Amino acid sequence: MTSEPNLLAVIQRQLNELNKSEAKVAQAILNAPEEATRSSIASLAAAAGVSEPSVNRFCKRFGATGFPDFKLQLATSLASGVRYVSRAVEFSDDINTFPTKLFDNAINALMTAKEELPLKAIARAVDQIAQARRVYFFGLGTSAAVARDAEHKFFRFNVPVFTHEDPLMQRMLAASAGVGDLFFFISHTGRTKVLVEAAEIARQTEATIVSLTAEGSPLADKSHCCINVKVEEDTEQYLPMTSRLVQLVILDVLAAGVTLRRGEGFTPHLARIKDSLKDTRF
Amino acid sequence: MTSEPNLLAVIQRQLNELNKSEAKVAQAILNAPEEATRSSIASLAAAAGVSEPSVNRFCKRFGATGFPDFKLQLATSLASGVRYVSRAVEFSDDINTFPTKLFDNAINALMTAKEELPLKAIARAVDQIAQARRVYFFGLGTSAAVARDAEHKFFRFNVPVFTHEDPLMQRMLAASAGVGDLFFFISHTGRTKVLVEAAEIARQTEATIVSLTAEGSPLADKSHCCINVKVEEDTEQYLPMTSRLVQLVILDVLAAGVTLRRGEGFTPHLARIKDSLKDTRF
DNA sequence: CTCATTATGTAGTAAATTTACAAATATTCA
DNA sequence: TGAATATTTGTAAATTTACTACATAATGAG
Repeated sequence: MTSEPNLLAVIQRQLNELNKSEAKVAQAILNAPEEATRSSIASLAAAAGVSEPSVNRFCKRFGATGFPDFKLQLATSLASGVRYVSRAVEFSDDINTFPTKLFDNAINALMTAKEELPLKAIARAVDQIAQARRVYFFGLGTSAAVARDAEHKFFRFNVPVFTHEDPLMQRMLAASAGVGDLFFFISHTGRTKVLVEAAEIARQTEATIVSLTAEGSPLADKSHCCINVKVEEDTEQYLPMTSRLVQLVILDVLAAGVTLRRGEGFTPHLARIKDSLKDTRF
Repeated sequence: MTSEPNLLAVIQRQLNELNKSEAKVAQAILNAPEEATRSSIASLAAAAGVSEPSVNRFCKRFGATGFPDFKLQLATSLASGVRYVSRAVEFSDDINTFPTKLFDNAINALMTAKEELPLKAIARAVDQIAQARRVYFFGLGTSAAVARDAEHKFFRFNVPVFTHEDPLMQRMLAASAGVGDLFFFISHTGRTKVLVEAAEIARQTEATIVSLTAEGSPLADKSHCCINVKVEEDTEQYLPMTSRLVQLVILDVLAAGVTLRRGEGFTPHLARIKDSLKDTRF
């Protein structure tokens, strides 16, 4: 019995895979989650326009032992404070509503990502980074900032780390790669031509290619190891938002993994790096 | 129907004022609260050694309409408390535990930040950014990556945006500032000398200084508007982690705020920018 | 010690949930 | 297409759960 951190998000995500009456139940719950926790199975069934056993089956499908157990999980999940499945900012929003929406969306994205972490790929990537003699983080656009963040994190491991936003530099570095070099590509879509091309070039060398991108994308195909990030970026939204947050936390995870791999004796080294900043502060 | 923030504490407090069988029920619930939320009235009565109506009366005494309602309140109360604990990664952790911990910490940081959003400062910053004729995002170290991310977001508003990681450039740009220039400083501690100095220099011009940093810090003191980010970065952790996530989401909030300010007519402009990327993808 | 008051339990009833099964709908493959 | 099969959905009965009314027991006051 896994207590779901965000049951609503899970329901929302599976909406298309449900059959008709289950979808009706899902919709009814998403429309009024708080009310659902207080309803009887009969009233919820009426609200959804289905029979009572359909509601019951719906509950079991989502891991509950029955309707009361489902209500419990739902209430627990709602109590965490993130009540809403991804909500788009609208022009009718004001200062009291849109900041909360954006935070909720961010939190939701992380919760969702947490539930389906590709642990095997992560473990593999940690292995490969730990063994690398040089690491390149390549991304473009928003992902360039993520790559930059990664650089600020991974240099601590005594491995030379490089970032470049210039596609030509990326190509040339990829071409000149050899054994021990690791190219870490970051891209939400995994379809950016110049980045995929750089990966292609790197692939023809002895270097290792790791990517943080969408499964099945051209970039993923070029990689020895792909860390799949499923984040449904609201396509109507014109500003990139949540996906990079997930990418950043995954990079945190990788960094932590490498730290653990280095072992306890490595801590003084990290401490020294931190201490080096002491005199730069008031 | 007031949803109690901590029902267990309320029960505990009233323990002496209860009569015998009610006290037995209270004790049973306090002993195993989670189990109580999953029990039927019959099993809880058995566990407490009282009759079912006694349990029911107990529930009503604590403001519930009945046993199911009480369980709901109890579950809600239990859920809200537990979640806000950040957990440090330890060397005994393995691939199954530390990724989850890091995600939990990230989620916690965002939830906490969401609770105490400085809305007034945010609204003010949105105002100032919307009016600016030029915006500089300055940060160092990890915050440089955040600044870079901000650049990738705010250029969309038809305002020239600049980022520089070079402290000398930051100083010189600050010195040459004038009316309509906005300097946006990003720093977790707000105590980085060179950054504070750049802010100091900028402050002597007609430019506006906005900072995303700790309240009361030297950097905050130099700012016209300070967006306070309270994130307790685990100081034992040698890798910077959660604070930048909050910074990023706050920058998202600011960007959304400016978008709303620009009005609905601005959407085509954002759409055009997005469309411009079409041909770069497979 | 008796009466009044409060506390607790019993038994019955109503409600809610679940199960078993049948009808309806969709899907597959000749 | 249309029969065969699988899946989905609903009906009705069984079971579990919660509540109410009332009776009995315990407590306390005079």
